[in-house]
Amino acid sequence: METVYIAHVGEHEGKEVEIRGWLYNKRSSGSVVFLIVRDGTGFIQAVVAKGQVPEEGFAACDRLTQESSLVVRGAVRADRRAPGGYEILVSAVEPVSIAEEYPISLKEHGVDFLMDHRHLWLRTPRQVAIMRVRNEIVKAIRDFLDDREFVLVDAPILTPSACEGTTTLFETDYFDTRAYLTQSGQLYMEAAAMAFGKVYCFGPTFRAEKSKTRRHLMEFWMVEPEMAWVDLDGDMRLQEEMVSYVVQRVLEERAKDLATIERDTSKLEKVKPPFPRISYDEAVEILRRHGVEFEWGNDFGGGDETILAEEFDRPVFVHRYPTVCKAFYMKPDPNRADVCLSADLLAPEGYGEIIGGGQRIDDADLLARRVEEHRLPAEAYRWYMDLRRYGSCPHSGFGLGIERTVAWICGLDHVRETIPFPRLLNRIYP
RNA sequence: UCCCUGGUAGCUCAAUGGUAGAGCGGCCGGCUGUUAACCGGUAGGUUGCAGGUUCGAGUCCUGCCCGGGGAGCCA
Repeated sequence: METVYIAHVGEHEGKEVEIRGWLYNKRSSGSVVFLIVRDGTGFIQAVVAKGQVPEEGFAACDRLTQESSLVVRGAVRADRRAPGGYEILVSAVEPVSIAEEYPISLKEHGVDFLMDHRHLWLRTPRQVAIMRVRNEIVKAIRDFLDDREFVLVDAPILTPSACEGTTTLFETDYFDTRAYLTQSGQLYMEAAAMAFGKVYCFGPTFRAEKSKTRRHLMEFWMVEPEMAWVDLDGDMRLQEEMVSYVVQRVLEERAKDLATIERDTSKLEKVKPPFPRISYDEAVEILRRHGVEFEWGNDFGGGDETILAEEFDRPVFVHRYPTVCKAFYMKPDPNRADVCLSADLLAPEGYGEIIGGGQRIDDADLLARRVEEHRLPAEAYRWYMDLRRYGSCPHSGFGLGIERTVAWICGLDHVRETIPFPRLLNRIYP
C-alpha cells in the first residue's frame, strides 16, 4: 500500500492508500465517524463505518482528540460532497499520539491569544495558505533574478556600523566592541556589484523602531538587488518586471491558497508593466488636490501613501524625493540638486511602500561630504568610500520588503500573519 | 513617546450600582452521511492587580500592569 500526501490522493482513485497526519475535526453519527485529517498538503475526510473496520480501530476513533496524530488506511473515492473532491473509506485507523485538550478551537479567537499560540496557530488552514504564498513569492523572486544572471551574495547580519542612521539599531556586544544587527545589506551589495555586476542579497533585517502599526515588524526579510552600470530608469524597469512576475506567478501557482484566504484576485490580475511613474512634486500636488496640507520636503505618511496609490490600478513609482528626506548615499538629480534619483514603489489598496530604491552617489568627493553632513563615523565607512576610489561607476538598486509584499498579495490587514514567527514591539514569544 | 480603546469560565462574548450567564471547547450519554454536524446532561469564576466611594462594585473614581487600533519613523 502506498503512503501518499493528501494533495495527491486524486492520483490514486479507487486504490488503497495510507495517510499520515493530524486530526483537524471529528463528527459522528453513531456508527459512522467522520475524521477530518490534515497533513500539511491538504485536508480530507476519512469515513469510518462500524463493521467495516476492526472493532479496536472503531473504538480508537472515540479516543482521538483534536490535533492527535494518526495514520489512516483506506480506499480513495471521489465524492461530490467532499470539499476536496475525494474522501477515504477507512479500513484501518491507528492513533499515533493522543493530543491533550487543544487550545485553538474551530471558532473565533482574539489576536493576543493566537499570537501567544503562534506555534499552533500555524497549523490552521488560513495560516498554511499564507505561508505557502510566502514561499511562492520567495521562489518567484529568486527565479526571476537568477534567470537574469544575478548572483546571490549573502550580506552579514552582524555589522560594525549603521547603514542609514544610528537610532533604530539593535545593539549587541561583540567581544569588547559594539556590533549591530543589520538594517540593510545594501552597502555590502554595492561592493558585490563592483565584483559581479548584478547581485542581490536575501535575508532578515532588523529595526529597533518602536513602531506599532499593521505594516511594521522588528525583524523582517528583504531582497536587495544592486546593479552596476544601471541608472534610475533601469532600476525602475527591473522593479516593475519583478513585481509583475511575482504577482502573476502566485496567481498561477497558488490559486487554491488565495481562495482559502478569500483574496479578491481581480485587482492582482491588473499588475502588469508598465507601472505609472510620478515625481515627488506631482505626488504633493495630488495630495493637495485631496485637501491634504503637505509641506514640500516631508516624507509621506501611511495615509498619504494610500491616497496616492488609490489614484492608480497598479503599483505606482514615486521618484525624485527631496534629498533631505532620503539616505546619505542617494545621487542628486544632475538637473536639480534639491531632489535625488530615488524611487519608492507604493502598492495598491493601502499597503504602502513595498520598495525603496534609487541610484547611488558614485563621486568620491560628494560621498565624503555626505558622510560628514550626516555625522557618520568616517572610519566605519572607509571601505565603502574605497568603492568610489577604485573604479567607481553609476549603479542602482532597491530593497523589497517581503512581508509587506505578502500582506498585499494575500490581502491581509496586518503583517504579523505574513511571517512564521513575527517579532513585534514587546512580543518575542514564542 | 503620544492619542484612542479594551481586560469577566480554556476560548469568543453577555450582565441598568442589586442572585456572575450563554455559545464553543472538556467530560458523560444518544444518533448510519456529517460539512465550524446535531440532541440531552454535567463540571468549570480571586470579573488583570492595588487602593477608594457606597448599605451594596464586574459596573463609579485613582494608580499600576497587560493587550488591541492609530500617529511619528520606515520596508
